Amino acid sequence: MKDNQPILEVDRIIHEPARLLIMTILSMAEKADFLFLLTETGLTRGNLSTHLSKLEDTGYVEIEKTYRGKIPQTLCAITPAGLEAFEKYRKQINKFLKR
Amino acid sequence: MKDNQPILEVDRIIHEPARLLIMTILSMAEKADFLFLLTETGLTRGNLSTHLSKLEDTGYVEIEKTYRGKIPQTLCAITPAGLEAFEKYRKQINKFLKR
DNA sequence: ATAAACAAGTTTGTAATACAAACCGGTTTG
DNA sequence: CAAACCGGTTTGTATTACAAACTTGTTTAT
Repeated sequence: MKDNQPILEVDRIIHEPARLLIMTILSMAEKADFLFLLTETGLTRGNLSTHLSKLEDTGYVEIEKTYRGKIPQTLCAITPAGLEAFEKYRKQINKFLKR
Repeated sequence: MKDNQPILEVDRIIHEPARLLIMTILSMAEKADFLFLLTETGLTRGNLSTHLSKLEDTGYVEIEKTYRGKIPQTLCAITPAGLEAFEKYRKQINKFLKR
């Protein structure tokens, strides 16, 4: 018990590897479009789509739909809440894994 | 893609917070019994039991059943494979979260 | 013109889970 | 000897993560 338990309460939204990767990328770029995330993560389109939706539902990512010419484009950006949750997650994990 | 993908391949057996906690404790003690793990992790008996079974099935933990007087006792120890997997996991996550 | 291929995503189906709650075989207590 | 307790295990359920199928629109070929 004691100060072990925090690890049991890590944010599962971020803990999922695919989403951790997405959040990491979005925390560095101000905006990223779907296709960039697609190649950068190596996820399938289906899975990238569902993970982004979940991040959006949670309020960690904001999704803006525009067009690049006639072709649809989905722009993604991390929200302040997302960035905060991401930093908190990193601190928790780092602290736990240090010895 | 590139050197992001390793994070997508983290060992899910260890990545699960409850098991990460169990493995962390077992990596420090040589042996731990069920009740020690129970209080130390704060998990329910049911969940501790199933997580230990999964770790055992994976070959990361060895479980020895004995008696303390007339009362059953379950002793748990990390295996070499388990320790190796645990260290690998830590390295992967640490490396990913740096930067 | 219209069919076939392509682009950019979304939705659906399924199998694998994590957790809680119920259960179980023995032991001690009232 | 019944009830409570110990030390767990098994079962039931709701959530998931992923793959595969689908959708809406655009471009290319015929």
